[in-house]
Amino acid sequence: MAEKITPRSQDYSRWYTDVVQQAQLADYAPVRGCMVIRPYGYALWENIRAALDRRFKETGHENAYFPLFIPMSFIQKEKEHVEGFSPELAVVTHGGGKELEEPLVVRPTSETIIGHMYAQWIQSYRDLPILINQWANVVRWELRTRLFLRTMEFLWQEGHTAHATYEEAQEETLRMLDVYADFAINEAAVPVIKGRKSESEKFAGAEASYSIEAMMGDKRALQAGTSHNLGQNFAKAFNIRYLDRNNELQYCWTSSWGMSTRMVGCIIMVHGDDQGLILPPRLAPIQVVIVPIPGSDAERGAILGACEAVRKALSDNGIRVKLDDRDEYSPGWKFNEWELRGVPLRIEIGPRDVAREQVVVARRDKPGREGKSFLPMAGLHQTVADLLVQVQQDMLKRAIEFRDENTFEPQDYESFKEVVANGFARAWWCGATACEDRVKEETKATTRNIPLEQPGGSGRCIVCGAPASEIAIFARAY
RNA sequence: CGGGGUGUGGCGCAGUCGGCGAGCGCGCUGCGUUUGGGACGCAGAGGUCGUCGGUUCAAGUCCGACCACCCCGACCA
Repeated sequence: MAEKITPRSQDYSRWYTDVVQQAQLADYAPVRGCMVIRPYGYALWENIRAALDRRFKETGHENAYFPLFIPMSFIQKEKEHVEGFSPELAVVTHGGGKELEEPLVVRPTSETIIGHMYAQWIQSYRDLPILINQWANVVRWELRTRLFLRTMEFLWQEGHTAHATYEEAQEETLRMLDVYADFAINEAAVPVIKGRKSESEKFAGAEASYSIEAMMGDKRALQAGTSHNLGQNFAKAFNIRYLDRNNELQYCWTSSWGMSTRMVGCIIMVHGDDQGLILPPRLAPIQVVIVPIPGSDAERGAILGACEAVRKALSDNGIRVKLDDRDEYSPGWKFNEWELRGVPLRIEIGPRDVAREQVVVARRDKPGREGKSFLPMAGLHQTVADLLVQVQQDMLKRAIEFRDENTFEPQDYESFKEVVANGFARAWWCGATACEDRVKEETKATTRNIPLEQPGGSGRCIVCGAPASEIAIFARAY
């Protein structure tokens, strides 16, 4: 460790890989495309998970667990689903030394097996809605992988719900999109755009897909969460039916929604700088690190005593705090280490501070003198708690500013091509796949989504000039 | 799967025209001095040079095949 991180301006993807590894979030596994999530990265994921799980419970969902293996025939029951996922399936053909009667797919997502179970659990309108979430790992045989952003195996949650009407399913789909947006903005300090996916970008088997899209530090887009209205597609494929009040058999309307460990990559790329990670206080595994400045032998005892007292005061008040009392590293070394690992606040306590009953506090999000302040020891837990809230707010504010500065509204196709190479382009779009294809061909950008919030009125498609009733976000994406 | 690149102690690398004790920096272990922005000294430990085959008196070095990983594309959360 303690190697230099490649500057973002020099090579953004090297910077990303350097940060992930040096901050000890994750490491490469012996199997291509797979990663080991290390304790620090996993702690971050656990905090993400807790914040999401709380929201799922608040909106009436329950957790359950479905099997890793799915019969091959299940995947083939929904036409678009097969086409979408076949190329990236891992398939088990042998077990116990024998070839299996029917190959088992390692789940790439669980609509099929959950649909199968729902068909058995639902008979009456009284059984609806079913609102289940599962925390699981899934496998997709990706050709090109990146730590957290795209690995062959990843961790996520997938919600699967069944409803009596289209309206309820649509309401659920949008409710969960709101949950994701709320999480991203208020926990991860990541501003996102909620919108509908285009026909070509939607989930395999969905009636309509929605996403939240965020802008990374290199101005490319990242889909941070998705929510799908599956219509009756899976209900028909898996025979999920219920008797309504009139004793008539009806197909259910289902939804699914997911957010993955990709969110970790999102947080890294939205907030990080050339020193390394900058973690939002609400999700940071360690919110405050205390670094003692030893001083003379005579002073050492008092300094460590003060450090421990501060640690306890913060900890007792629910702040995630670590006292770094390792004496084999110098304070300067520790400063760099904890900056690399993105700890939002650092408290330094040295001989002068003990004498003055104060501490030095340094903000990770404001490097250098600007982020340093002297705070009195008295009532420190409250000032620190307030400061953490402030850091969280400022990080969101900065991310919003960055995104807005790099979001453009080009008026013609030539300027569109220019801006979309280096930012988000908001532009009228006629909805034709041909126009999307042309944009992709010529700029590598794709439609990210069609924002739910529209300016109103109408315009002309930025590509073909045909009448358009909606604007779309175009960007190069991860 | 196409293009590019790299495989030498844990990590990053050097190793010339093939030439004979396989090196450097970081890290690691021990002892001592240090500590307000990545400390220093001394003494140590650690290597089938990715794998297989070939050429040669002699291969980390040349040739061939294979494997693995990284980066860039097409596919995707």
